[in-house]
Amino acid sequence: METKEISQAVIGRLPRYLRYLGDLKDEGVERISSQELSERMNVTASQIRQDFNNFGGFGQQGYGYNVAYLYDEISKILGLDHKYHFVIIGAGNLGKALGNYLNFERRGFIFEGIFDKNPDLVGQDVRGVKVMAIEELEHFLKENPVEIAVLTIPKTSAVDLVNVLVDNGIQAIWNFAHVDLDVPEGILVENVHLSDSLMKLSYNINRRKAEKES
Amino acid sequence: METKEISQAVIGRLPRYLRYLGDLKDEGVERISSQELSERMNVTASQIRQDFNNFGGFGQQGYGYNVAYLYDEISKILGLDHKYHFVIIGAGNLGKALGNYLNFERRGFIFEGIFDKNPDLVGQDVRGVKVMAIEELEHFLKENPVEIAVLTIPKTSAVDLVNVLVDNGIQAIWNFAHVDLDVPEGILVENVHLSDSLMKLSYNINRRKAEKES
DNA sequence: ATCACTTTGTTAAAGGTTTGTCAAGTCATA
DNA sequence: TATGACTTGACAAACCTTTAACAAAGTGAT
Repeated sequence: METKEISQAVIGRLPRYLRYLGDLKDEGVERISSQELSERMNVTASQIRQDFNNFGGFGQQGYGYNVAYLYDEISKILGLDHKYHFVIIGAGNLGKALGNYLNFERRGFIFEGIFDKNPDLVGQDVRGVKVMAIEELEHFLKENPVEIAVLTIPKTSAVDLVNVLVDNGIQAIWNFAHVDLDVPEGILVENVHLSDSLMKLSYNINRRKAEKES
Repeated sequence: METKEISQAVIGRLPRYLRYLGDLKDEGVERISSQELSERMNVTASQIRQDFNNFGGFGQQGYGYNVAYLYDEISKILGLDHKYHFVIIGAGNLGKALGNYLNFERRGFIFEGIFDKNPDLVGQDVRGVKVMAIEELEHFLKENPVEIAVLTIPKTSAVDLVNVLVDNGIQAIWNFAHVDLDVPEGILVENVHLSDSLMKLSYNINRRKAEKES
């Protein structure tokens, strides 16, 4: 009942903590202080303590944090102790890349199906799953429990598809289409706008160049 | 000479403005007020005015902003009036997906080469460019002007490769490997950590579920 | 059991970002 | 040309995030 609303700034840092803690576990490190972790990660120790404290104190004075325990706790916070089922819409190279990415499976994200409207792609194999025609999507969603849809299709198709998805039980959309999706209240969207990321890079290249010249 | 350091929060929003302005241009809209744009984009009008003002006033009282002019100005700020040359390291599905993405070309990002260490992939065609062996990379970079390297390879290979890249003139790295790269001062890195993005989604699915149950 | 040392959790201050407000400039119309 | 409606740019206030500082609690050597 104690929902004190963690900021997305904090949530956004958790996966990185998890990555470093995983590395530490692999190295056989059992405990770590915020100070030591801060040096590895290039952030302030204060921020680390503050972040972890949002969830109520995983450490111990004079000792620091237990790596394995902290790793497990952050995993739970991120919901990685659950299983999620996802389908990919769009079997181009990007869709295939995501279907083939084994690390998602390790984190509990289970690849259930992949769809495309191009008949030439239908029947192709992506990690043991056959590409299905987009017409089969609705039926498939009704028959199989799927929480997440991954959209790797052009923007117009993406917008048209949203209703089919939410009407058939999809709760969250991982959106690679270059458009802001308009979804009903309660449906989650996480955008990955690759060209936005590339433009940020281009801005910074340019700015650095301008600085040098001045 | 007047470098008043724009915050990355603002820069991060510019690509989205550009997207909406492009749509407006396509719709034939000539001018728009911050109020109207804010309704379309679901942000405050105040933020829009503040953001644009970082670069010194593109609008006019009583009129609003000229869509085409604003579009061009933001393009310039993002450095999209320049050409950049990039190579992709890693010719798996993700590397191929990025090589095939025509929109990058439209924005001035020119696909020059793609490399892989897997001999089975060498010689394959990605949008008219043949996959080269990773051993050829160094020579290629010395012969061709390339500013950006796109890394779509596993993390250990990525870390090992950084020195080769920066020693041969690469200025910026668009990093899809799941690791924080340690680069010399002055080299830019833009990370795209897909699994981090997926974990954020998983956190939010979970949180929403917890809220419903309470 | 004590003591010097370590390190957290917490609070407060500093720094940044976003939003609200309004004077001043522009447009459209009579 | 005068007027009313509109809209920006600028400033201030509100809000949020990060950093600094330190008391309290635990560790570990003797």
